[in-house]
Amino acid sequence: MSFSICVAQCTDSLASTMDDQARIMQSIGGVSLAGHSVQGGMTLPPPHGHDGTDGDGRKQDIGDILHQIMTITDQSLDEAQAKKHGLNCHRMKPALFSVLCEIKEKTGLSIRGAQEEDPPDPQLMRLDNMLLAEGVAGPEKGGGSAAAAAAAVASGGTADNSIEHSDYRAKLTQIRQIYHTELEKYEQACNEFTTHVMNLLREQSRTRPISPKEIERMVGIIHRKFSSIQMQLKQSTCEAVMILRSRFLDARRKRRNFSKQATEILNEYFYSHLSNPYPSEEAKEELAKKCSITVSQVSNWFGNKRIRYKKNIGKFQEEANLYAAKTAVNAAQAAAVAAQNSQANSPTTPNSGFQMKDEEYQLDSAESKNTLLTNMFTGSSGSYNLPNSGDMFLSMQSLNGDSYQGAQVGANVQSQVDTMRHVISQTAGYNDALGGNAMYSPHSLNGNGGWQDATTPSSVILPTEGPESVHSDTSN
DNA sequence: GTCAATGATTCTCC
DNA sequence: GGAGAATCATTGAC
Repeated sequence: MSFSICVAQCTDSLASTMDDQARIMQSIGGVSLAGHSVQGGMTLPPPHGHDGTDGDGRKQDIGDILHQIMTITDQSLDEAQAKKHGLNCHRMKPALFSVLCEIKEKTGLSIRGAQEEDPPDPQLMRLDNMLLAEGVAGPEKGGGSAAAAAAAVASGGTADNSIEHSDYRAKLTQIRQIYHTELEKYEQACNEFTTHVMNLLREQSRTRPISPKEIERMVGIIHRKFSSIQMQLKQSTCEAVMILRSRFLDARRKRRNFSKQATEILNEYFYSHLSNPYPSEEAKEELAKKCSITVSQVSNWFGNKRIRYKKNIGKFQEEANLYAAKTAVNAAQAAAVAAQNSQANSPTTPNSGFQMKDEEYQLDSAESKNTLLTNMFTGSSGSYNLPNSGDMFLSMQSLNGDSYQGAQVGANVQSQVDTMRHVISQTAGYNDALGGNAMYSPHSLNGNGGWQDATTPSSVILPTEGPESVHSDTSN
C-alpha cells in the first residue's frame, strides 16, 4: 500500500473518528469540539453536521498535520525537533496515532495472516529429541555415557573399549559445553536485543504510531529469528555428534596389526596346541594379558587362525616348523635347567640317564638356536634330541593327506624325539608338559577337516610358561 | 596402485 | 553361546 493511499485512508478514518469522538464528548460532557472550542490548546473545526462547517476543512487540517509529520525529516534538526515537540503536544496527536495504529493493525494482520501462531517445527522437535537422546541437551548426567554404552553394546564390546568410551564421552562433553555456552549466549543476546527493541519502539511510539500489540509482535519476530538461529546451532551440534559417533564407530572397526611379540605368543600357543587349538577362557585371558590385547581379540585371532590354517595347511608349514622348533628349544632349555637343578639337588643320582653337556645345550644364543634348527630340519640332528618335533611332521602329513618334505625329516628325528621325551619325563617329570602336550598330533585334524576332540580344555599350559606352571590339559 | 596378510564383523549352524 | 565360514576393511610391503 502506498503511503499516499494510506494517508488518504487515514485522513478519512480520522475525520470519521473525530466525528464519533466529538459526538461522544458532546453527549457526555457537553463540551463541544465544534464551534472552535479550545481543547488542549488546539482549535478544531466543528464536527460534521453540527455547526455547519463541512468535513473538507477538517480533512484539510488533518492532512496538514500528516503533511507536517511527513516532511519533518526534510527539515533541519532543530526545526524538526521543534516541530516534533509541537506535534507531540498537539491535542490531536493521540487520536491521530490511535487511528494510524488501527490502520496499521488491520494492514499488518492482513499481510501477516496466520504467521502469528506457528505450529511446533517438526524438524526442531527432531533435533531436540536427538540432542536429548545423545545426552547433549537435557540433564547433564546419564545421556552421554548412556549413548556411549549403547554404542559399545551395539559393537559387541564391553570394558575393552573403555579408553574409546572415555574419549567419546570427553568429546561429547566438549560438544555439550559448547552447545550450552552458545545457547546461553543466544538467549542472552535475544533478551538484550528484545529489550533494546522494545525500548526503542516505546521511545519511537512518541513520534510515530506504534501500538503495544505491534511491540509484542516485534518481540515475537525477534524471538522467531533467534529460535531459527538456535535451530542452526542445534543442527550443527547434531552434526558434530553424528560425526563423533561415526568416527567412534569407525575407530572400532579400524584394525591395527598386533605387535610382533603378540603374534609370536599367539602362534606359539597355536602351534603347541595344534591338536586342540581351543584355548580355555583362562588361557585366553592369560594370552590377552601377555599380548596386551583383549580376550575377544584372542578369540578372533584363534578363530581366524584355525580357519586359515585348515584352509591352507601347506602355506603354514614353514610357520609351523618355526614355532615347533622354537617351542622345542624352550622345552629343551626348561628341561636342561630342570635337569641341572635335579642333578644339583640329588647327589644320589649323578649322571642319571641324561647327562647334559653345556656345549650341547647352550641354546641361549641365536647362533645356537639356528644351528639347532638347521640340524633339525635337515635331518642332521647331531647330538640334539628334540621333544615333540616328530609330531609336527607327522601331523603335517596327516592333516592334508599329502606328504611333506618335512614329514621325512620328522621321521628322521622321531626316534630322537622319543628318546628325548623319555629322558625328560624321567629326569624332571615333564610328562604332561611335553610328552602329554603333543604339539603336532597325528590326530590333529579329522577326516572332515575339523579338529578331533575339539572340546576346550579346562586349563592349558602356555608354551612360554615355565615348568612350574600348573597344567591339566590331559586331552593333548 | 596392487595385492597379500590380517583383524574384525556378520551370518549360520549346532 | 561358541565355532566355522564368508566377507569386509585396513595395513603394509612392493
